[in-house]
Amino acid sequence: VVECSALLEVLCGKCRYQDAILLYKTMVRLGAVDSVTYWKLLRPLCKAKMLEESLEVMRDARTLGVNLAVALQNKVVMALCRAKRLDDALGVYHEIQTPDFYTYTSLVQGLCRVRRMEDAFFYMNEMVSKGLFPDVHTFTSLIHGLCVANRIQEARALLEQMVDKGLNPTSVTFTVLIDGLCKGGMVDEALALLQRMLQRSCDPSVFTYNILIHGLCKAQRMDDAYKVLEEMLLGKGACAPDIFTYTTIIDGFCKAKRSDEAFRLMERIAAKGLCPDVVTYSTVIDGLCKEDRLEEAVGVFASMKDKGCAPNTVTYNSIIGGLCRAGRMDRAMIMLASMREEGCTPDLKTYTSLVSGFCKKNQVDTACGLLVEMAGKGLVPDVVTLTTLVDGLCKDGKLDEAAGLIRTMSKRGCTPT
RNA sequence: GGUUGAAUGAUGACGCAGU
Repeated sequence: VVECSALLEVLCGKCRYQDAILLYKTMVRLGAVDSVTYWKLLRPLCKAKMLEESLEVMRDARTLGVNLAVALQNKVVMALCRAKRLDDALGVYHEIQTPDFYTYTSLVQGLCRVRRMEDAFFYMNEMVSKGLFPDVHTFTSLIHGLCVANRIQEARALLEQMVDKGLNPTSVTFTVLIDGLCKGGMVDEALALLQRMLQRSCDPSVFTYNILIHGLCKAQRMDDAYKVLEEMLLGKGACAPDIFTYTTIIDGFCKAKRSDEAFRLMERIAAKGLCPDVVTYSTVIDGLCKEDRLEEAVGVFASMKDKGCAPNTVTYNSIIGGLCRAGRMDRAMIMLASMREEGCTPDLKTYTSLVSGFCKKNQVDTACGLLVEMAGKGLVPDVVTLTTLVDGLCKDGKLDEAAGLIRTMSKRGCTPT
């Protein structure tokens, strides 16, 4: 048993899991397994995320009456939680005689990750009732889960609760809540939370700032967003902005129709030793297109290529969208061709822009032709694409065809994404 | 007895509301 178990460890160490399992099965047949055997096999299997195999091996242990240590069972619970297989994880949990801190931590965090908040709280209470206390990470998970479920007030209450219990929220804890507050439209509360972090000398990370700036931009509070950027640069919470920071705020200025300020920031990127990437360029290009500054957009498009930054599907979508809105369908189709040449795959958004553009030029037939082309490429039009076409057909007086299309849509269960 | 937590940027149609 001892030698074979050692061999299992060697095989697993060399990633020869199937061989290890074969050996293990032979050992089972010979009745030569003990708890060490399971350590040597199950731990690597979990690490390799071989969940089915792990579960099966665990079942054997049960049948054979070999007792597994809680620590080992926890490995399986953890691996299942990571794979979001919470029901399986709970199944294993129920087999554990004395679940411990790690068992509960894995379960509660896993349940949060799959948004099963009520279950998460149930097991947290279970944990507490056994005298085991959730740590900062678990609280952070719970706060995050509540935020995603739009239960921001409960998330805030939980922060207070953990502070009351003497736990020290980390930058992650605060960041998660700041994000939740922003997404819930409570940007001022988010700003206040940043202040509280600073007061507690909890250092905001670049994530914290980016999330906050993003929230302020979406709330159309560009001046506040800019202030936060300045705070990063020279305030007491000094933290180097990254390309995400700049792209976010550039997008905000573009959407606020303050593209002059966007350009000024664009120039500051290089001075900071950063380099605009494809997202930054796409952001600016989209902004220019939406301000009907098509030629400038095309200019930026050319210069990004000059600088060795390859446009992607989004970049092309922005340009093609701009051309379509401007009714320049000839140029839009040329862009579509070069998009393909450069290895960018047109997606639903590309086609929707084109369909919309052709419809607006009363070329509904061409638009329908694009749908045929899509089908040939295995692209399934969604509700947006089809609504675009329905709109075009209606405005072209082809009501029967539009009605037919709507029937097809509902038959297909075509729903908004 | 351990790998325990979270998070950030760009692109499509119509409609609604407002003008």
